[in-house]
Formats: sequence, structure tokens, C-alpha cells
Amino acid sequence: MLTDPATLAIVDDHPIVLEGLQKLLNNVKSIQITGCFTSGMTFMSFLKENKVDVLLLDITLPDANGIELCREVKAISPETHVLALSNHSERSMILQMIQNGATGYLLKNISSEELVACIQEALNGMITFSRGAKEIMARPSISELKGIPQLTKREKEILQLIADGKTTPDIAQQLNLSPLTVETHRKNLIQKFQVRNVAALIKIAAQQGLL
Amino acid sequence: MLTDPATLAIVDDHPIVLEGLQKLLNNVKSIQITGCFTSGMTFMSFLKENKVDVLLLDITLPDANGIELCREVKAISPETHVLALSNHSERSMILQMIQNGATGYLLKNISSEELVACIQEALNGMITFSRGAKEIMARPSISELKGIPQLTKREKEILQLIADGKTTPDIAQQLNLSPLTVETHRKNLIQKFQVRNVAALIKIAAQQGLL
DNA sequence: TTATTTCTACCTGTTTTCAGGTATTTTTGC
DNA sequence: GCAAAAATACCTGAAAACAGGTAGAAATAA
Repeated sequence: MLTDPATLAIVDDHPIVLEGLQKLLNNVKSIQITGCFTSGMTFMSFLKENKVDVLLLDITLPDANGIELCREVKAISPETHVLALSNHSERSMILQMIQNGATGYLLKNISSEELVACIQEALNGMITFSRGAKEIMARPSISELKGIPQLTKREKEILQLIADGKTTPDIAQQLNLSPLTVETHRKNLIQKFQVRNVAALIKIAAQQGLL
Repeated sequence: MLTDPATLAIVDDHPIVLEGLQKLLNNVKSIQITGCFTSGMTFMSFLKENKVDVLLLDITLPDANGIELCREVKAISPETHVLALSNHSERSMILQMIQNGATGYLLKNISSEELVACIQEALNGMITFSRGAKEIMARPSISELKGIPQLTKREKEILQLIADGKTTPDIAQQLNLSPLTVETHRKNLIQKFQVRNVAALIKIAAQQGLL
């Protein structure tokens, strides 16, 4: 099959890494490196003028954080596949990147063959992880999962409404309850989650996937 | 290599699906089906007595929702790999399942060979997706990404503190600012996100991966 | 049928949040 | 250097949230 090679850009603040990746990927015919950048800003201005099929993004940058940069990239150019390239091996970080539009996550200890395979998979429109990242994703930390208080049906219901920005009077009316009752439930929620106010409550609930 | 076959359980409220999967997987020597259940409750009591290496979990159940069930399973038995099996093809749903401890997500249109391969990958301690799920994950909805207001450094900082349950006086003290200033930032955050109160603010921020 | 949990509702008083502004001083980008 | 953006700070008053209780009715499980 003869098609145009895919365009690839790299953002990494270590010039050594940049060179290494360049050398490595230059041998791959299906990929054409069209840009290397050491900061998020310079890449963003490049992206506005040029098509980029795949971006290898080191998420630890001096000027901006990788998560936001990833989102900005996808906002401007949804068809660009962002592959995070990082030493961060926390599951939550990987999840955040994916949540913010990354097509994959590669740990920096990745082998060159694996790297090419992952880029190829991204080009085919599939999410992809390096071996190490796959293993991390399969091992959720126990603390992430437990420690979720047992909520009653009513409490879950009210939690949702609170998260939607409804006030106590709103909720009371919607559920045909006394505002005082709603207040009680709200109080119980705060107590069960051991927090001071709804802000912290909603944060935990959201992070636990309850919303 | 001769090792004990891996134990596998299935939870699905459609008996037909249950039978189909059973028949399909009975031919696979490395896998032994040790239980089939049509409700979350019955499976949970089974799990307390028996080791389960892999659980195929239909996330649309009558009695409990799959997300919570998944978390409960992992809380009791972290070594059990939960593979969600579902028709739901929303990216957010897949993400939620992963966030809640699932080792993988399989769309129900999966082929039998792929199913076996995915189970194998889960047994090897790797996250795994069916082909369709991989494609969905690589295509974040634009609406998910954009529409995030531009926040200043200070606003981000204060947003974090609010999410941690800090009150305006707390934040003012911590940042050496007037409480009135903090109030202004708080107000601007609420306005930028177009919400009524912090509850809704934190929910959106969390869902956008800003926290 | 009990025991337990859940849901309901109430009270008081304090603190915090929110809505509606205005306005000066720094930073930052061009 | 200048314009724009960001950060700072202020004011008032109303609404909502929070702390710290108590307590009866209804549903559920043992």
C-alpha cells in the first residue's frame, strides 16, 4: 500500500530525548517527523499551521502542564492523536491523560519496536498503552476503591442533585420533602464522607465515579 | 506449560447470554467457568467463598449498577480481574468502569477469538479492550474537551483549595490575601463555569480532570 | 415479630456563600 | 512603552450552608 506517511511531532523539554526519538523514528517509512519542540507554546503555534497526525507528548514540561496541553491540542485539532510519553507511573495520571483526550500512554522505558507499534495503533484510531502502562492500569490501588461510605438510595439521589447545583430548597421542592429533611440528608452525606462542606464532598464523589 | 486453569465467573441477567458464553468458553482449556449468576448479590456471596481470577460482568443489571458492583468486587477481592461486558458505547462509561477498578471493557459485539484473547490479557495482568472499545476510547467527544473556561493561575490555585474543602477565610489566610479577594476569585470561577454554586463548580472541574 | 436501618422532620444559632456591583495596582504580551 | 489581562481589594444585603443536636414514622431484614 502506498499512502502518504503520517505526520508526527514531538514535544519534550530534554533535547537528548528529542534527538533519540528522532533517530529512532527516522527509519520508519510510514512516519514523517514534521516537528520537534521543547515547549508547549511553540508546538501550539506550529499546530495552528500544520496537520499533525500523532503527537508524542512528554507531559512534564516547564511552561505548561501536559494534561492541559493535551486538551488544548485536541480542542484545536481533534484528529491529532496525542500519545503521552512519561515517567509518571501513577494510574491516576494515566487516567487523567486519557480523560483529557490522549489516545494513549507510553512509559519512557518503552522499547523502540513497541513505540512504533503503539504509534501505528494510534494511527489506526485505537487507544494504546505501553506494556508497563497496561500493567499499571490493571492494578488499581486498593485505597482508590475502598473507603467509599455506604450511601442509602435517598442519599445518592440527593448527592446527585447537589452536584447539579441544586440548593436545599430546590431539592426539597423537587422531591416533595421538607427542606429540613433535605438538610438532614446533606448533613449525613458530609458526615459519612468525613468532609467539611459540599465542595470536598463533590470532589470525592466525582473522583470515586459516583456522579 | 501446565498450570491450573484460571477460574472465571460470569454475571449477566440474560440467561441466553450466559449460556452462549458458557458454551463458547468451555472449549478453552486454560479457563474454567466456576460460576454463572444473573444478579450481583448472588455473585457477591459466591465471591466471599471462592477465588475468581476473572469476572465477566454485564454492567446493566436489574438489582445493582455495574459500576458499584465492580468496585465492591475489587474491594473484597483485589486480585479478581473484572472485565466489563456491555452494549454501552459511551466513552465516559468505559472510563468510569476503569476508574472503578475494571481491568478491561468489552463491547458485546466482540468475536469469540477476541474474547478469549482479552481474557488471557487480563489474566496476564494487563488492561484490555475489545476492538470497538479501543476505537471509542481513541475518539474523545469534542464537547468533553472544549468548553473548559480559561482559568488564570490564581483561579486554578483557589479552585484546588475550594475542592479540598477550604473556606474563603481559610484560603485567604493560606495565601496571605484578603478574604474579599478570595471571594472575588470564587465569584469569577462560578461565573466562568456558568454554575450557581461550588457544588456544580467542583463537579464540572472534577469531570474535566482539573482536580 | 422484633430489631435495625432509613427516611422523615424539627430547632437554634453561626458561618459561609452568593449576587450585584466598583476600583486600583501589578503583570504580561505585543 | 502601552494596552490588555490578571490580581488585588472593597461594599451591602440576602440566601444558603453548616454544626449540633432530637425524635417519630416507615420500611427492611433477621
